[in-house]
Amino acid sequence: MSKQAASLPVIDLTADTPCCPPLAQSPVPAQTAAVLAPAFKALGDPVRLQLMSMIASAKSGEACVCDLTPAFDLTGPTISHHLKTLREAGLVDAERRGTWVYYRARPAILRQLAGLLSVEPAAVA
Amino acid sequence: MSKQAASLPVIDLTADTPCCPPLAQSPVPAQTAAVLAPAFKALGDPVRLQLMSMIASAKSGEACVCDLTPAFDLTGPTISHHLKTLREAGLVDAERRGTWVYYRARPAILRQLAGLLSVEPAAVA
DNA sequence: CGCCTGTCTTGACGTCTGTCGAATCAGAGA
DNA sequence: TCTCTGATTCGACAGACGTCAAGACAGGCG
Repeated sequence: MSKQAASLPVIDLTADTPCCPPLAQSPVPAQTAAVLAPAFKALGDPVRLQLMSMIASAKSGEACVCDLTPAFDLTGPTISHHLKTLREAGLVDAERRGTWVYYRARPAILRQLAGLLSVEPAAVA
Repeated sequence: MSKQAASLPVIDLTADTPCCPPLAQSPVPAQTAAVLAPAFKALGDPVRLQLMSMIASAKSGEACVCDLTPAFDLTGPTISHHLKTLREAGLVDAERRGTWVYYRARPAILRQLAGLLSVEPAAVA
């Protein structure tokens, strides 16, 4: 029985402020779940989880496809497909610079997900 | 996926101490990704994300299936299937007490996931 | 200009996932 | 004991997902 209004998601995943309290504090509304679940699903593949980590932990803040692909026993198109999935989930951002394409992480949505999973009340400060 | 390799001696998802540094700090090894990705995948469905939240935020620490099912427009077997998925991912624990079955969250693995996603606020200018 | 390197897109295939209806199992109560 | 309620399991189906091979596109260099 979701009494959520018919209006579309007002949840801004790019915001730096948490969109919602921790998952263990109050039940997430259906609308919020529908918005955040795809992000978790994008991280639900070992390859994408590693890709996300390699991009997010890159010292320069961005990672080249030419550097990501050889780290796996997968073909180029497959890696590209996974990167597209991460991009469509809003987890990373892509930019073509010359021959190579660079991927950069989006810390904001990562913070949203971490905040949702956090067990300790982070809002107390 | 039901055949979790019995050889994951290194990573203990039930431990309270973080198994690994944040995803944005250093690349996660393949083995760690293989162990944690199923947990993210389990949260990658809106219904399961809500179920997980309803269980984790229950005041008594546990939630009865009879209380979870009517919250969705889904049949009992479907809810049961999702709960099984959460259980096999190690996110919740089930216990039958009399007529009803109660589900309880496992904060440890939730902490693992949150720690992996955590981003230092200072990292953003 | 033409070739070469490097990446993305398309199409296809097998497998997994989400959902339901029907059947089965576990306890409680009369 | 028998029956009734509640939860899971089984069988089946449409749809989505992960993977690859082949082709198309963008940019650099001789």
